[in-house]
Amino acid sequence: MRKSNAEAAETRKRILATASELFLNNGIAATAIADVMSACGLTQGGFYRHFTSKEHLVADANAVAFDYIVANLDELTRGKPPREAIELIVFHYLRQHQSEDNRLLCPLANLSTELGHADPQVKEVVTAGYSRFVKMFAAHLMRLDYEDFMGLAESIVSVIVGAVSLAHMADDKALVDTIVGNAEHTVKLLLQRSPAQAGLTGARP
Amino acid sequence: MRKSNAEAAETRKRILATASELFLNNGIAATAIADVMSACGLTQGGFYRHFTSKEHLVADANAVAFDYIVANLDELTRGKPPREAIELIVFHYLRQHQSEDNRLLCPLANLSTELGHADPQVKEVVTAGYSRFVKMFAAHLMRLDYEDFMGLAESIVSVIVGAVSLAHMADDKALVDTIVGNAEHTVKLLLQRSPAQAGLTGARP
DNA sequence: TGTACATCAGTGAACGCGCGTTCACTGATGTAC
DNA sequence: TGTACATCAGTGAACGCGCGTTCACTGATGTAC
Repeated sequence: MRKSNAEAAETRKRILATASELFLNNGIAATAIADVMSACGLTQGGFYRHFTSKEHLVADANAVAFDYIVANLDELTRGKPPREAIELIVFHYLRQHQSEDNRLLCPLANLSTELGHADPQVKEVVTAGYSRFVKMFAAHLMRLDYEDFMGLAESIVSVIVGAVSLAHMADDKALVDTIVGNAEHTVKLLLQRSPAQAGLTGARP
Repeated sequence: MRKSNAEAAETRKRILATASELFLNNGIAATAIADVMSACGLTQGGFYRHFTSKEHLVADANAVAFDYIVANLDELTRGKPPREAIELIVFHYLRQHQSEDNRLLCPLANLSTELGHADPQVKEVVTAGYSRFVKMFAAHLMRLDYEDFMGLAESIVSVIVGAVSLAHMADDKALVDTIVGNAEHTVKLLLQRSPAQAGLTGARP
């Protein structure tokens, strides 16, 4: 029953996409290899033809998750003026749990705890993913001539990740809306260029 | 070998404190009942004299964790002027992983993912814990005559929880310092009363 | 206050289940000639 | 281009381990009289 090399490569991609979605939605520990494989229409034994362990799957699936959400946000903002691009990204990031596409979740906000205790290989992927988000914002901020565009970008990422992370713990719909609204307000404040902020910005490390 | 009622109550407290510490530091799924009990100098069989299931332990241990960190922050700021109190809380919250006392960790930042998939009973405890943090900040902000003290308090909690959550994923010491520094800057910005912010504040929901 | 019985905190072993991983096997694909 | 063998994607069962939970048991504590 050997499959062609092309088919095997497709299978690998399918496993990664499925694992990514299940991890993001249900958590890593709660997702068994057998769950992933049967969701792909395969049996669990075949898993080890593609990955050497669950840890490796976790690393690669998270990389895929970052690819997916960043690509989506990039496309969403293509050709848009920078200020609008930033607002669009923030808007959609904060509402990621209301999206129809449940692959559009960010590991930073949805897997933070589990990734905190992961092995170095996985942490590297996560740090790289964080960095991609920061650079995405920084690129737009640079076009708006913000001096401290890296620091600002990092702050924005921190705010939106924190909000989604908190919102995920809340059952209450109203509480979720409040958290999201506050986060949007905070980002607006960060982007404001008052004289006082200019002074503070200059003093930042 | 029956113990007196007083001793049994003490044992229960000891199990809760130990479980709280282990959960916060290693995660809930990674902490087995047997780990908790042996860390208490007991055997696992005795656990069910005090709790009906691990889920109940998780709920009670998280309540204890919130009690502990909130009590600590309250004591830290007792008698201090409100502005200083807020800065002290933010300072210590952001550096919770550098504290000698590793029971001083916040479930919101360290267990977010695992709590996101927990049962309603646990989520209630978490929501109550979030509320306590918000009220702690709101009390100080009210004394400073901020109009929208609840919204501001929620924003501050979101920022510091997000920062600690992100910092926990990073290996890199320098990255952790940057994240913490950014969070402090963002909180300062939130507390700033520029005319523009006054306008925004009035417009908030 | 003392006695007699019931209760129950804690022990240590066992149960049952889920999950990561392994393995022998199948047969289509890849490759060397 | 065709043939012969090696490779290997995928199967399905089994293994082994860890963990939550249960259980019979012990003996000190609680309590009813």
